Amino acid sequence: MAKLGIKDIAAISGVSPATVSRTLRNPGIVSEETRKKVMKAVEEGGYTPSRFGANLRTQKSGNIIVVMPDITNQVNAGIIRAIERQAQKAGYSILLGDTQGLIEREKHYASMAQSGQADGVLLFTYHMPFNLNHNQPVLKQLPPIVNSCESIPIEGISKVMIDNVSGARTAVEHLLSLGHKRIAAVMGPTDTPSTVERFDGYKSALSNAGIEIDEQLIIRGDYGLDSGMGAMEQLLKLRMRPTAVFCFSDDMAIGAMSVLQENGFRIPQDISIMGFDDIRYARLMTPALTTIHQPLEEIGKACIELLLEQLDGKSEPGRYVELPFTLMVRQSTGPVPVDR
Amino acid sequence: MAKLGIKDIAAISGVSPATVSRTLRNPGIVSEETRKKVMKAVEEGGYTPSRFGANLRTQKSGNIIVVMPDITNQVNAGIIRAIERQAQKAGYSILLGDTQGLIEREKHYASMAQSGQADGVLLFTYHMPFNLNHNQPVLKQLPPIVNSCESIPIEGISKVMIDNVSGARTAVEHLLSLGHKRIAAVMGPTDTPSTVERFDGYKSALSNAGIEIDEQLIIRGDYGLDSGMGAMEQLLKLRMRPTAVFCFSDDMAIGAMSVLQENGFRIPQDISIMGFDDIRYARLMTPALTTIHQPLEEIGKACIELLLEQLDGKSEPGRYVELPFTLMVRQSTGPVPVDR
DNA sequence: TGCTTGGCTGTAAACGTTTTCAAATCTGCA
DNA sequence: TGCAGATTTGAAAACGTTTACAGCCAAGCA
Repeated sequence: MAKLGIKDIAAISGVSPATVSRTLRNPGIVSEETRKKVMKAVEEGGYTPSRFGANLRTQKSGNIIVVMPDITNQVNAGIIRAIERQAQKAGYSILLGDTQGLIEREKHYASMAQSGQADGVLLFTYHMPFNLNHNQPVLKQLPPIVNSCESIPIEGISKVMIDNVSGARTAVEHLLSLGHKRIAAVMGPTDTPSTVERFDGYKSALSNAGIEIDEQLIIRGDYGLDSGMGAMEQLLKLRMRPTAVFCFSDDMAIGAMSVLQENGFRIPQDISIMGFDDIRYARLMTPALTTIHQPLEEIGKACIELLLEQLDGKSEPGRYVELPFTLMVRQSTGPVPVDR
Repeated sequence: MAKLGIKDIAAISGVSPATVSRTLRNPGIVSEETRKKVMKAVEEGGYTPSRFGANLRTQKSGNIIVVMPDITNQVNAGIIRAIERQAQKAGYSILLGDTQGLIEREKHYASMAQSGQADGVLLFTYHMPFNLNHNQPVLKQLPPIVNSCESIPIEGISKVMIDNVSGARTAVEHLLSLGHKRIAAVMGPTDTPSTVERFDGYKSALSNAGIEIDEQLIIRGDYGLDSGMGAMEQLLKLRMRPTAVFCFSDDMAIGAMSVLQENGFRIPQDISIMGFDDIRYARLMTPALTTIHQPLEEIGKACIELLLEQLDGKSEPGRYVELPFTLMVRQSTGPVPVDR
């Protein structure tokens, strides 16, 4: 038996295809009697409406594409989980775009959106992968886009962010309040907006405290575990070691802690470690990692809400939502050692 | 200017829509001259073929749906990343189905596949979410399915697995070889095949060593961090504490380690901890976690390969691929304490 | 020259829905 | 009973491709 189409169901239940469609999409407008007939045929035939026809007719895919640099990262994973749940509630599916940092892959996903494979795009990377074709009225042509985590400097797309500058400043101020003066920064990739912003926060906190920046204490990382290890190794070689290290991600902080403990340093008695993100493992480290909490669930929710509003035409693009971070003081930070 | 369709491009370049389609899908069969004309029009018009029409015509969505219990889990995230990369190479997109353990969501994704929203399904959950409609010739109706991680007891679907029984046995044998006799097991959800299998391995290793199973040392967890903490707390209350704890996941092991260290126990001098999975954080714990390595990348690759072969009709369903695990001996396991 | 072959292209059908429009039926009220 | 309006239904068009089939033309060959 071949797969049944709407026409078959129509024939079986003795109505027109239009009525079958109505019964399924908008049961309220068909009579009780017809509805029963149709539903019976639908169930007995095991009919599932093909999405292809519907997509073509309505020009909607029911998909949202999420473009992320790395889904393996706890921050991204946490956000996309929230997104998926909310999207499903609203009847949308999530197309996963893991770019692994490659621009070409970002473009690939952008073109998927443009070919109708998705109705909207959630951008967590820091490039603008869409071809802003010069012949055309630019943004109007694009599907709705919401940008989060890494702020893309383009007018007219909605954003969901935390205040990275304040977040980093808060982190550093926490260390300053413990008496630290030599505070290292382990940064993410320096071409990411988040790193630039967090570095701004770091600098502003130090300058407010009248402390000059020591270039030796600024290390470039890539947000990953290994780069945290490498950074710490580098810092340990310094003649004048830092008394506290502010890592721009928890992963790097965890890497740093591991190197420190490997080398017999006590945290926080010898060196304080501060992270950023508050991934689920942070509180389980020994010592538990002091960090800046990002509200992943809320970020995901806000992203999808902004996008859905645009898809429903209820809202203009270009909106900006800022979510609060929280300083989580745990055991990996402590007073500056007295003997130094 | 409205969005251009294939007919517009055809008109602009003075050929038929068929030729435009051929130029894009199968450039080899059109003449050099036409190809140039068409490509020029395509580029100048910024034309991207709509997927809707193509999908309808070819009855293919170009999507693969991945059904997972929780994408936030490092194991799943690692696998899906590999899947996504391979799928994209083959021209497929990944639809993310994060079920959060809910059967209804699994069914939802199954029905998406049946309505043509995906050409194939990768199942990492442990239910069979498809309605095996009694009226119909069962499996033939379903899209190709590959099952991994949690083995679903259904004939005729392909599988990619590691040998959980041997993996767990290897883990326990490692502990036995260090002289441990009181070895606790912190299990996953007891209705998951992986937990059942690992528990089998645990029992078989102990029984081979002539050690009787102590029910007090068997704790039920859920593979998550918190359940590892809870399990450890429970074990610490015991009058006769275990000298080693085998956790069925790294997350639970990390939770257990945290509780242990919080309470002043030394690992492995007082208690040895063993995990399963080898997530990226395992080697960065202090002490580094001894565990069973799962080849996530290879699992993902194998899944997609099996599925693609079925989609291409090159291979029958029902194949079984087994991938090797590896014992990673690190610092969290050591000889049984002499003083006990 | 006439015929065949092969390369390239065009015509038109088909994929499976949704939705507009109009027609048919029913309801309630005068 | 007659009519306005509401409710329910059907016919048909449209969505944008791909592809089977047929046709055309040039080239090669006898």
